[in-house]
Amino acid sequence: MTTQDTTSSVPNKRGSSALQMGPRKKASSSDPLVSHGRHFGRTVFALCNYPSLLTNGVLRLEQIEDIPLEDFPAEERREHRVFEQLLESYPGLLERLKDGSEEEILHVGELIGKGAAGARGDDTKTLKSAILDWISPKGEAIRPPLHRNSKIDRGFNHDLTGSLLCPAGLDWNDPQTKEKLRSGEMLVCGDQWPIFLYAHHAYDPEDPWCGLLRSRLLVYAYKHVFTSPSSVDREPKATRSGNARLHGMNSVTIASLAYIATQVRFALSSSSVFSRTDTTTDSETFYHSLLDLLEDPEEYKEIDELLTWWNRQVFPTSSAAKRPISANSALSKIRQKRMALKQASNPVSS
DNA sequence: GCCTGCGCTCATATTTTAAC
DNA sequence: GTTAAAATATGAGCGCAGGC
Repeated sequence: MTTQDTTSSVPNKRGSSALQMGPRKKASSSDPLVSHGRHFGRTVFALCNYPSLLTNGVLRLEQIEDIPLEDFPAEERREHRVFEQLLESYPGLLERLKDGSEEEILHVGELIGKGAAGARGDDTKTLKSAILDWISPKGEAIRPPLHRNSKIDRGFNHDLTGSLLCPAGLDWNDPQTKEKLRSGEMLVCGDQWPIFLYAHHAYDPEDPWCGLLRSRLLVYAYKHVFTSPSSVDREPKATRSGNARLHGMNSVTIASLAYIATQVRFALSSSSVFSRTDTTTDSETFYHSLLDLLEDPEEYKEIDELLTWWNRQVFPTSSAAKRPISANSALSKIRQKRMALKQASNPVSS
């Protein structure tokens, strides 16, 4: 059996995975794994094929008894880190996967994937409308108006959304640049970060970290999804727990920042359908490019500062807002967990 | 204490879109 | 044309606040 590409949507389509055999259990929405999948997708890893992630993860647990994880390709190392975080976040899952059949592993993956996709769909839907309130000039209407239910006028088709999506380093006010972006002559890839990621929408080529991921728009979107829609720009009115409280979340995660940035980028775009593999929106490349930076150990100082800043914005009363979280200590925690998992998967050899 | 309204999450059914 | 994924519409139900 070979590992599957968890980033590809192909194995999931039409149930054509080679591993898919016989009658399958129906994914029940009331299963706790679905609820867990909702939060896991938002905060740990959003864009992947979960059945393949689990299948590959279980296989790799056996392989890393002989081959150190460091010898695997970068993509597989990241995938395995996600797999380990999933095991850590859901007690009893490792045993369930180890003892379960291939069908059971796929079923668990489908439940988690169903939750992650459901949450993503909910967030896409609500942000589509809410984002117009946040980008409107204070006290004024957007001119020409943008529709709440249709995105056809957004993206580079509109001055406001175009100026926010314009890649940092390019000048939206330059008529030639604007025209090239509008006509599609200049294609924007996922790793060309838009200016809305930066505080006050200002990019400093001499200091690329300056203001990165600290824009008001991102904070609004983050609060909308994680604390509550009413907590965005006024005193919270919520009488029901928001997503963060529901899932015991009291600090910002790296992946949740990348997730929100991806959602905002999609909400500003003219694309009507969120698709990981869509080459026009290129959401998957964008999401991964942010994760690449935020998981880079060499950038831990800036990342520490960024996470502390975010915790103050979103969870001002939590201890995480007062005490910086060390990215390095997070990495060492992952390594410690990996050792523990290795021992658990092979108790005889330990 | 009970009732009601509100803001919210989540589930389900249906429709739309896109890949094959 | 078939199928799966995503978007959308709708409603159930939770939990808190405020009025009685």
